[in-house]
Amino acid sequence: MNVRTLCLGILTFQEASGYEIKKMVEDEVFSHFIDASYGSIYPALTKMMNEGLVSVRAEEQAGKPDKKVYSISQTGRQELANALAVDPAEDKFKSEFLFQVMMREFLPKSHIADIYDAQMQYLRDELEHIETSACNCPAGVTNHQGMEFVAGYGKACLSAGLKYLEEHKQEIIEPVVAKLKAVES
Amino acid sequence: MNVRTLCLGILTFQEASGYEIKKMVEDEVFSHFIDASYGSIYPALTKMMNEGLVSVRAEEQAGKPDKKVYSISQTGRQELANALAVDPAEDKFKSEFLFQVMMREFLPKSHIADIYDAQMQYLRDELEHIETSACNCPAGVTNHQGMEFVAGYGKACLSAGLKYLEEHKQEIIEPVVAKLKAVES
DNA sequence: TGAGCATATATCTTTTCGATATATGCTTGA
DNA sequence: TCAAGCATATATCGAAAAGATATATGCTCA
Repeated sequence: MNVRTLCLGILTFQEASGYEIKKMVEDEVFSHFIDASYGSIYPALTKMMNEGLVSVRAEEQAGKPDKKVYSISQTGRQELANALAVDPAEDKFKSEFLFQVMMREFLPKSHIADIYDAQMQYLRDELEHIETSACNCPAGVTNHQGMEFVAGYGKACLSAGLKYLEEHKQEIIEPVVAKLKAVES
Repeated sequence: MNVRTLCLGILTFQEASGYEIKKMVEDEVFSHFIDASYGSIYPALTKMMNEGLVSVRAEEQAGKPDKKVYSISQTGRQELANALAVDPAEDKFKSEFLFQVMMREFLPKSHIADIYDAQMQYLRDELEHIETSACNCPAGVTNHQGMEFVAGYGKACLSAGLKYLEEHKQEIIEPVVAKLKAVES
């Protein structure tokens, strides 16, 4: 699935600017399972405009530069349906944290303890983010079953990861702490 | 973290060809939290060769083309240590399956039921893969604490995801099944 | 016996990332 | 008070990476 399809999908919930789409994949529901940069979003929107999949409306704003608000067209909806009618690609999970844990013999002393704590905090923050952002969704959309489902899925995985880190902290951190103490004394 | 660092890290476990490195990030321990394509691995190895971070040895093979076996050099180990001495980037999780669930109003009829079952099977297969591949690690490496830790982490997250899918199958699939039955009758 | 798969290396095109540029208003602390 | 920094907003450039494809060979199995 490419950024085009992602943008079309988001635009079915509400019209939005490139900036707003980026915020959604960064902070809102989509953030748990999607990623896209400005460098891919803006060109995708421009191209789809020329192809008639979306339309633009310039919204004047006091002071700030004009906001280009994109809306999905009927052709765009058809294109989205076509793009979604395929088997989804396999999930991809990338974690530099886990890579560093694997490579911890090559890490500077005490680094592992630092990143381990930071990772637990990161997971706690993400969990809180899902729970507190009452809606976690594009403005105006409430009680969307799909959104609640993916939010719940994210919560389940994040919780499991956090629990695992809590349970295995000793075995990963202790040897380092012991070594540091030995060096100090 | 880039593919260079990834390759250097893998080469600390054992010397390997580009093909073997790809297999490791595809099938073995690394597959749970890392990804890289031939299009990034081969150029990275060639470049690091010219920079003296790795060395190559051509291994003749009956019939098959020569295998280029790469080994990490002392300079390479230093470079790896430097690259690892930074805070790891945030975890990234991409799931087209979850995106399709969010967009399921636009999916062809019955598609959601198909991909839901396929996703559960995929998670079961991944879990079994972690459990059965006795080692799940580069040849010769056993009882590596870091590897057991990341395998356990993967298991914890995958199990949580599978459990969530099992518990919420009804609410996602039922409406579709009901609609299909209504159409048939 | 021939189709397809596994091994093995490599490259090309397209996509995407990450950093940066530009412009402006608002907030906040020295 | 006023400058620094942050949030909003759009856009592009170069580098990195993905994904597809090319090439060559041997093995397996229907």
